[in-house]
Amino acid sequence: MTATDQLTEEQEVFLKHIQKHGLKRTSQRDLILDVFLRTEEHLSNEDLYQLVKKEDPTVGQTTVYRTLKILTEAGLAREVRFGDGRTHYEHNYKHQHHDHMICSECGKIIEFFSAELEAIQDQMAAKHKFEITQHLLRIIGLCVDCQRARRHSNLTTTS
Amino acid sequence: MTATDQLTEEQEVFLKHIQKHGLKRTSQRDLILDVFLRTEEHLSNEDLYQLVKKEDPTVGQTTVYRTLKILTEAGLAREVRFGDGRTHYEHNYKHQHHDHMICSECGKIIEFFSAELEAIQDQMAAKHKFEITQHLLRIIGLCVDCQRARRHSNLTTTS
DNA sequence: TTGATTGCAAAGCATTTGCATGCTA
DNA sequence: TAGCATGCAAATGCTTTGCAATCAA
Repeated sequence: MTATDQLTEEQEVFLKHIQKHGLKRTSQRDLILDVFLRTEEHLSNEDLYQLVKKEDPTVGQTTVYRTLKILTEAGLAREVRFGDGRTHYEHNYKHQHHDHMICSECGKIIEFFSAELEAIQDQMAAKHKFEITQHLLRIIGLCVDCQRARRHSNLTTTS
Repeated sequence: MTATDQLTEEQEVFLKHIQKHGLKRTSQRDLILDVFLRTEEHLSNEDLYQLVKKEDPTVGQTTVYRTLKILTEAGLAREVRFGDGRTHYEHNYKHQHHDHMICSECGKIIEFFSAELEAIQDQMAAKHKFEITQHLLRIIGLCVDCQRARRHSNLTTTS
């Protein structure tokens, strides 16, 4: 990729951030951003590292850690913690804020958004004169499929 | 504490859980529960360990870890993660569910509850046919005091 | 008596850091 | 050329596990 290539909006955001903070553009960072943008999932560091390694085996895991931090600071990625002990990252640029329902059985993640929910949070914050920077809502339970599976296994084991 | 002592409700819940699961009552577990119940805070394992150690220096940290897990299973404690890397525990028995606002500056934690918030979450779950087990809402930002402090420092540094 | 419990030390994991080498601007 | 970036290995911090000794039921 040269300077005359057409850059996506995300890449421009990245470059601006790089320049603004006196950082340097490197092939590793370009690649990591590229793979991240191509993957519409909640990637953990390890996940992204594995994907990047396929395209360039010389990239180190530390660099992925460091680059994800930069992407987060640049507003391109958002950290999400699902309670499995590691940090996941999702796209954050021009992506509407949303929350997650996590199935404790199969791990499926359902994204949802509710303007009402956001509004009430703002009200609650105002009530306590609290200035919101960010918020995190995580609903844990069983998805439809796993409810069905559970019902089925109950029927077969109790009959 | 002997079997004829008056037990608090929490202690009864604990004993029932112990018995139901073929576990054993020990002085360490009694002490840890006792200290936990006496402390109305969001204790980390380390916090509780330090408090327990004051009353019985022979208790090991591992036992605190293991006992907090049991208390959680018994419904007496609830795990809360504030994003500082460690797990905190709060009272969960006959305590109304609530959520947290966390000040990123001073670490202060404001507990709050909103029935509307709960209701909307239920609606969203129903919409996706999702069966809620638990949920977690964490609002991060600045508390009044830290907003004030920040305004003040802005005034003094820019004047 | 028997199997659960304890405390210690060691192991696990995700993440961070020190450092010599390499590369961007 | 200056200094940021990289990748490795080592370190960190929280939590879990293996194990021999101990204790409750």
